[in-house]
Amino acid sequence: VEATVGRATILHADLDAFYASVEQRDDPRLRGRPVIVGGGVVLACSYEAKACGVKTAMGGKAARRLCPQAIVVDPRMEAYSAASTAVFEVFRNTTPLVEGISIDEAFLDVGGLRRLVGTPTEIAVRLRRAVRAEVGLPITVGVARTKFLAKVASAVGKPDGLLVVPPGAETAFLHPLPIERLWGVGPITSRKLRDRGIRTVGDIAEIAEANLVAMLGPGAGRHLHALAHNRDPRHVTTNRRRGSIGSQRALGFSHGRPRSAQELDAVVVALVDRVTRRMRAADRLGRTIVLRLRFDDFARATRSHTLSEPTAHTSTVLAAVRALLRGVLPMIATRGLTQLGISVGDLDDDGAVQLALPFERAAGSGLDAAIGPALDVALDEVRTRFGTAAVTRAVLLGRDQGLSVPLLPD
DNA sequence: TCTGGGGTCCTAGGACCC
DNA sequence: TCTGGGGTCCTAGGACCC
Repeated sequence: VEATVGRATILHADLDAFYASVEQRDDPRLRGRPVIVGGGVVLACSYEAKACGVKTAMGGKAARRLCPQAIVVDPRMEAYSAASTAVFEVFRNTTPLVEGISIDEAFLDVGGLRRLVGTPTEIAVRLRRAVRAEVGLPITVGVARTKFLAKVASAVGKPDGLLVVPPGAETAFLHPLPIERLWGVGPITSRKLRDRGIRTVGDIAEIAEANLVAMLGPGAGRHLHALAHNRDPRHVTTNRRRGSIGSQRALGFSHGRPRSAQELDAVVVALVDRVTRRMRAADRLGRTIVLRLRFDDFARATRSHTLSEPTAHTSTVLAAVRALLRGVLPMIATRGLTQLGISVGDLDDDGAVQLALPFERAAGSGLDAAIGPALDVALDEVRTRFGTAAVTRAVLLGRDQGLSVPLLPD
């Protein structure tokens, strides 16, 4: 552990203008031209469109006004998923320590790879080349000692860049940056701080933690204090699982016309169906059902209910959502409704129990020889704990590689 | 800028438990 | 009749991220 302290070994790899880059890759006519993905709101835009002032999440009308020559294309989610899978392949071929953050970015810890394949910078150079060659997409990589710094570095290095922050240069890099570069400073926090004349990360670093806590609350205050002082102890972790699965739908403005009960129920049925399908496909069960509303004035409200037992059954979830919906019908009638969503949280694995058992491998002996006895021990342990009849299926899980090998038939 | 769809984490109060 | 100190779980809302 000592040996890794003080070395910049964390990579933050972030695809540039991801959806728009996939569109430009797949349609040569779009290359070099401003591209906007998504009509209603901008889901992504190419750097040519960004040059006109177009930004992600901007309204479509405003975007077309800023950039009339832009080509607007409908999103093709399957193409983006496939591209993401291919890019994550490249990541995992680089190091098993990959932590996905979203469809288009991940942290990679390459600390253990120095002797084998080179310095983090060399690895980052090769990674960028490989993504370009194998998937055909531009990617920016930030390299630093902590996750947070690596993330800031990739943001500053964009587009199609590589930015390394050596340990000795961290504060000089960090402190002049505007506060909005900090992970966790959004519009609200930004305003609160700017109203007090705080503009740069360095300004935050000069404020006592207690004062930041007084301004922003204990969570955000301590968090920003730590980041501004370049403290971020988080490790790169694999196998992070989702805590909730949800779906929502925009309905358009109701313009005072009340939505009929059948209309709302049809939306709810479709949402529940989608979500429970996805849960079953992922072998996940959930207990907390959340109904999310957005009104004509774009204010939000949520209502939730926690079931006694986790489930992924369509009818159980639907009944809970319908009960929640009945409680808010008066609100919807007076305030109008533009968006309706549900999500199911508190996700569990579908009845699965994981055991992590260490095993030893004698010098000179093969992996198979060591694993066999270890598996017998694991199965015995599961059977004594839960009863032989309760165990209907068992799989061997590889910790880092997503390996999943059946040990018992269903 | 007038608005998509998917998430995460934090806060705060109330009910309840020992 | 008054009252510690520790905790969990649930609900609702807010801020933020991509």
